[in-house]
Amino acid sequence: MCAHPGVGPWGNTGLLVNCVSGTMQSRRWFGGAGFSFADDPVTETLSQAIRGTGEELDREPDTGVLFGSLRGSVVGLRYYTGVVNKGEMVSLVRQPQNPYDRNAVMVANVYGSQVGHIKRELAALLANIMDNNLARVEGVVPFGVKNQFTMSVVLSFWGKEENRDAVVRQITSRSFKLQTGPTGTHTHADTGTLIASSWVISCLTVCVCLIWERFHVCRWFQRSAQEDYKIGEREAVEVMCTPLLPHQKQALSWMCVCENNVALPHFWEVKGGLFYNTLTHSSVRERPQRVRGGILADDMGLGKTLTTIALILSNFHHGKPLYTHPHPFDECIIWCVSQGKSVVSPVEAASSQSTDDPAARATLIICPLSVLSNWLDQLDQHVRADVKLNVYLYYGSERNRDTHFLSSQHVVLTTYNVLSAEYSGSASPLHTVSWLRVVLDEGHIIRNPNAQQSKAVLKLNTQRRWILTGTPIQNNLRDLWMLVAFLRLKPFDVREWWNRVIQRPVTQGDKTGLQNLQALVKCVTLRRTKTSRVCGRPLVSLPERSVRIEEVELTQKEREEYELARTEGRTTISRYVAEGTVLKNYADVLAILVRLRQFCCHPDLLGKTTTHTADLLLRERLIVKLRLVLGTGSDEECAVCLNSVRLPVITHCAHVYCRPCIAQVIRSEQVARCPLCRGQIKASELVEFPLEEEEEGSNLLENWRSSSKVEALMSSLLRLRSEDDSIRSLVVSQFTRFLTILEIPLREEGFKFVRLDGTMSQKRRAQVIQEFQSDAPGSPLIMLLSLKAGGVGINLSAASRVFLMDPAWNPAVEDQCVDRCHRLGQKRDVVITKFIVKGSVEENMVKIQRQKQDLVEKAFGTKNPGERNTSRVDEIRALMEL
DNA sequence: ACCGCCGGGTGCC
DNA sequence: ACCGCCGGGTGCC
Repeated sequence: MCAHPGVGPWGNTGLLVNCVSGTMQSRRWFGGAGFSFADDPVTETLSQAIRGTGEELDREPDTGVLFGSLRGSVVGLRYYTGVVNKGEMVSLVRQPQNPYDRNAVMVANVYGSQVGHIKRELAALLANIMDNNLARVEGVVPFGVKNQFTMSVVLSFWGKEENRDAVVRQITSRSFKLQTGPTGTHTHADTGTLIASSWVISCLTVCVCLIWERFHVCRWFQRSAQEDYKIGEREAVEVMCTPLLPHQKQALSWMCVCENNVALPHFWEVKGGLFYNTLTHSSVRERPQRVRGGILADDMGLGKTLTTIALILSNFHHGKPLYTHPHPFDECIIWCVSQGKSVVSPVEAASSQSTDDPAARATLIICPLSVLSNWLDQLDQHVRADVKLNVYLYYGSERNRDTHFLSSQHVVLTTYNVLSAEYSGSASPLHTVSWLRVVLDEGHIIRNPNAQQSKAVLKLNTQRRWILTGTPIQNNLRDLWMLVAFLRLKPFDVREWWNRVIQRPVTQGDKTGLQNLQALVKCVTLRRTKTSRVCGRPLVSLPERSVRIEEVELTQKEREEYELARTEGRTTISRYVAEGTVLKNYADVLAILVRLRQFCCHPDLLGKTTTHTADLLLRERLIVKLRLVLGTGSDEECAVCLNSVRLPVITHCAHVYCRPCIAQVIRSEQVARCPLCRGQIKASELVEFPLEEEEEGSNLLENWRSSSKVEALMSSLLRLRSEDDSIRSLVVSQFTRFLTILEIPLREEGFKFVRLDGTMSQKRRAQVIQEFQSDAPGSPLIMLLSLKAGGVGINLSAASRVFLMDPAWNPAVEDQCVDRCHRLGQKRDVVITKFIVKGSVEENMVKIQRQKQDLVEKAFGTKNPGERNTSRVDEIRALMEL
């Protein structure tokens, strides 16, 4: 019987999995830039660190404190088929509806097969702890199965520090002994010290872990990219009218193997008649379902779309190409025979697919709205005109929702929005059709598992799954999970196993964790970069690019104003340094730095509230910060929904979210906390962006004045136009207001220009890009571009000059921006000009940029968190010359 | 289960 | 013997 008052609500399914709790999963934020001057490695890391703690300790008690562990037993083994090996992890699942015992706790192996039950008395204890969310309980089987009746299990308890006492009390009051201290078999105890009780220390520790994780994740992704794939090249079928480049043939061949191959990934071995997974050390009786599909993570511009089209045409059922009838009743079938050697024999392929729905024939392509037209264009352009490929654009209110119609297409194109809209409605046609293949274009869009569109994508019924993305990992490992889950890479599509086998070990710096991750992803990912080589030849050859730095001298008057602001900032920061509160006041420090950087561009950049921020009321200071955040990033992400911030509001702790998103967070909790810093927040204290911006903008233009940097740019542009008026330029700034300021002299000098920034709608962006890329007479020579606008993936190859108006903290962001024109299709050499104000914070930034690689390396050395902390502060001191 | 537990058979040494 | 001890039956929650 259940003698525990306050036992939580039973799940309506009758099962409560201990690692998943409804409330904890429902509100969350993953990755994302949130409030950060996100191009800044310093802030980025710090804000991630802040986010990390909140997240780790709360949303996912995953890396919470280890309270201790105890030995117990699993009984009833003989009734179940689940297999476990020595040292293997098991999950504990509450079974409140069990007719014999309401406290029942089921033990399941990695694949979810039941192994047995926790012995009654122990189950009563666990039920109490799990149902009240006092701790998460993880099981490891130390000796494996010795007989058919019972076996040992080591249970470890993880949770929030504040729950430790309650858990310990529960355990001891039922006369169980909680082992604290090193457990011997596993290194979980380390985590106890990792997340120290002091907020600051844990923040910094997580910070270092994140750098470590990021660095390594990037590294090995690169490495596996360079690897020589033992895959042949496969010719595209004859119906393609565009010849594939060698690396595209290679990708096509790899994709066909992924779809057809019956072999299991190499981390599976056959052992004693069972299938043994070398990553989880677990076995299953039935042959595991192989992932059919994968992640094509090639760099931008290497032709992922083209390769995917080739795949659709070449690999229909049984490894044979898709043949098409020009007319339904035409006897003459255009047979498009693969010219290359087929990787898998049809018989072999057929046997592997025997359980598949043979009627499935359509490929569903899901992409962001902005690239829909690109898919249509490319399908049109690359498929021979006499081939009648049935492509249906499933978009717009008039779309044909008939599932038979959809099933009969070769290709159905739709957007993530349409998909998630249908999913939340009733009887979604897209979820009814049995697809042959689903392709997620820009697949990193689904990295947030809580988003509707991610959930919608998981529920699609398909045989093969593909993810196309140029940026498989955007912020950290967490981003990868959703991709793994979509591919149904067993058993890691279940969060608990991902966390226990991959996420936590890697975050803790465990080498084998990293190797596991590598093995796991390598078997489903193909990634090449522009610098990768095929058979010793570069994938693509690009024109040269060169960078020159142009130093700008401030005028006397500008210098005076700058020095005034600098002195004020130095006073404030040196006070923080003296007090040792630099990191605590980070938002303020950044605000000061941003102001100085803005002065270097133009004195009017910050608007009228430039001085004496200290005297302003809190509300006004927040508005200033909000403006800074939106003005610098210009395409800021909301840490809740991970999309661009809509209806921005700022919390009292100076973090920016969409109003609806943060409002929901506040509503869903009794004591609402800021998702980024865990500070208390209230709906009434959210500060909105005042609508005065427009009027101020015009104010800015009415009393327009120039600045040294404006002059420097204009003279470069004028000189360029007089030398060669066919050369197009990108003028890039982090400050959208600076772009506004630049519009005046450009108009005055009669330059035709367009502007692209984060505030523009997708549709407008596409228009602007098209206009700029067009070679029609009278098309614009210049594009004003905000540094982060548009995200990756836009093609500005019409430009061969880039003017970087202000240095970014992170040179990688600058590179990414330059890559928009230095890419496939660029015919000219690309010249990049960076304007740097002499004797200013910008010069120091450039120095730090140069040291950055070095710094990153150091961060992984033996340095402890404390030292990293001081070096951050040192960096700020260097910037301010303190 | 090469256990623990139960309950019946049994009973000085 | 209203015990102890023995050995067979039995066995998750």
